[in-house]
Amino acid sequence: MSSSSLVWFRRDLRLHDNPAWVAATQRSQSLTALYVLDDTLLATAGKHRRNQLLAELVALDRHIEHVTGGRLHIRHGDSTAIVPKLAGSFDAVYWNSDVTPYATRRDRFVLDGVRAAGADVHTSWGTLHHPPGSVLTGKGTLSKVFTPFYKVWRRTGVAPWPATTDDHSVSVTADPGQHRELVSLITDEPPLPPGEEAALDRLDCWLGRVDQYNDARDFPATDGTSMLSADLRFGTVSPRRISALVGEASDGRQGFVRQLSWRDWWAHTLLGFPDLARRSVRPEYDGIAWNNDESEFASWCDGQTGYPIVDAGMRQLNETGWMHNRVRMIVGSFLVKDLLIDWRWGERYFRRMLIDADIAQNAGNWQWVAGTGPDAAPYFRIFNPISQSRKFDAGGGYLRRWVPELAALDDKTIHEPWIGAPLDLASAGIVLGDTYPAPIVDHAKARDRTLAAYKAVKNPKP
DNA sequence: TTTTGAGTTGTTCGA
DNA sequence: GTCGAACAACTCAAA
Repeated sequence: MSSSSLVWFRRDLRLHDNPAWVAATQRSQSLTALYVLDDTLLATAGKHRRNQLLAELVALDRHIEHVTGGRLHIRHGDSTAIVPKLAGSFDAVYWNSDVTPYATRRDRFVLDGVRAAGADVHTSWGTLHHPPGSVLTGKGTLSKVFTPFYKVWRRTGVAPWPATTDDHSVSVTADPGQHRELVSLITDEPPLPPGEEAALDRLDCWLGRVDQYNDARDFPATDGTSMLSADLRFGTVSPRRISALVGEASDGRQGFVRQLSWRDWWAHTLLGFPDLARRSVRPEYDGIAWNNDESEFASWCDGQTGYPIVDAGMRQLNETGWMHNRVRMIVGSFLVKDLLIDWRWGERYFRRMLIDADIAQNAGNWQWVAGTGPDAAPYFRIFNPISQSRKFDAGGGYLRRWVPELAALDDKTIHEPWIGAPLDLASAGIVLGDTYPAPIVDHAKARDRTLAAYKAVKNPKP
């Protein structure tokens, strides 16, 4: 029995369903809760995610204080130096593992340092439903196709995590710490109410809508998705708590849990291919002659492409740090297949801007959209931004919300304002190229260009 | 070892 | 307006 333990929080900012926290409370007399604000990670986070993270830490601190009377210790700097240095004062250090190459390297380093300092290390998996590497094909390999993975995932039972720690006899240390510095870094309201209680409220609210998931999920003007992506990113809710409460009693519930398995699938994929964010899983596609036009990329980032559904999505991302899933696919397809810009540019921008940014999910889904990854969309599957807009935002509610300068257009014209008669545009207060951009590419031509570029690397001429 | 069936989310064209 | 085929073969997983 260890008497004093350090629990290092990272992407598991909760006390419920937290294997590292529960293991430490069961085996210790005294606990210290630690978070290390890593400059490398802070520097790559856009404003929304930075504010969300900082607010989550404040909330976790309050929650720990409320439940145990202790505090979250905040340290600012490099984990590989800080954690081993602190470890010398403890018998053991606990944390939940992470699958990204950065975290894997860092944790290996920290583990050596902690052991050298004379403390034990206990790691668990608390951020994924099934730990990466635990769902395998019949031959014991990582599956490269989603559906067989899902079949195994679904029938693989998971040992239940201890739901929470009722054992509050353990003493959790307080800290004079750096909370004031933490609060001073917050520049704006975070996009979502922070903390695990708010996250569990969102989950509870989602349980009232999840039965309609399959019917509602694709329509960005409606409230058809769970809004739990950032909670999964920060670990304010556990994926197993979600699947346990959602269950499989309806098609909507099964469809939603299936999406949770996609999250594990990408983590498995990253485990087998750590370069997921840097190289195409199908190497031939790294030979594509990208157009990579800086000015077109800037228009995409700013939501000024002249395609309303694309601009709506990018503006939602820029203003809130979040984008509806259907629209993520549309803007992703537009960047890669209409602008012929390297998917890595889009991956990097999303990773900076999204509050739910996660290497495995983000890089994996970008490779899916680009058709360069495992089990990806076939390369000739090119979204038509106008048909997608008409199909999934027929009433224009999403467009009017995020591209308000087009709000006065009728439901047909708003998806493609350039077809509007000059008089109609004028009466809606629109001057194309002035109040709203003219389309920066012609979709039909762009489509042909992309088909040719992809074909060229698939069937290279001798 | 060989065979067989399957594979997240689409679009366009022509009958 | 609706429907099916073509898009392009290929890789993977399991029998």
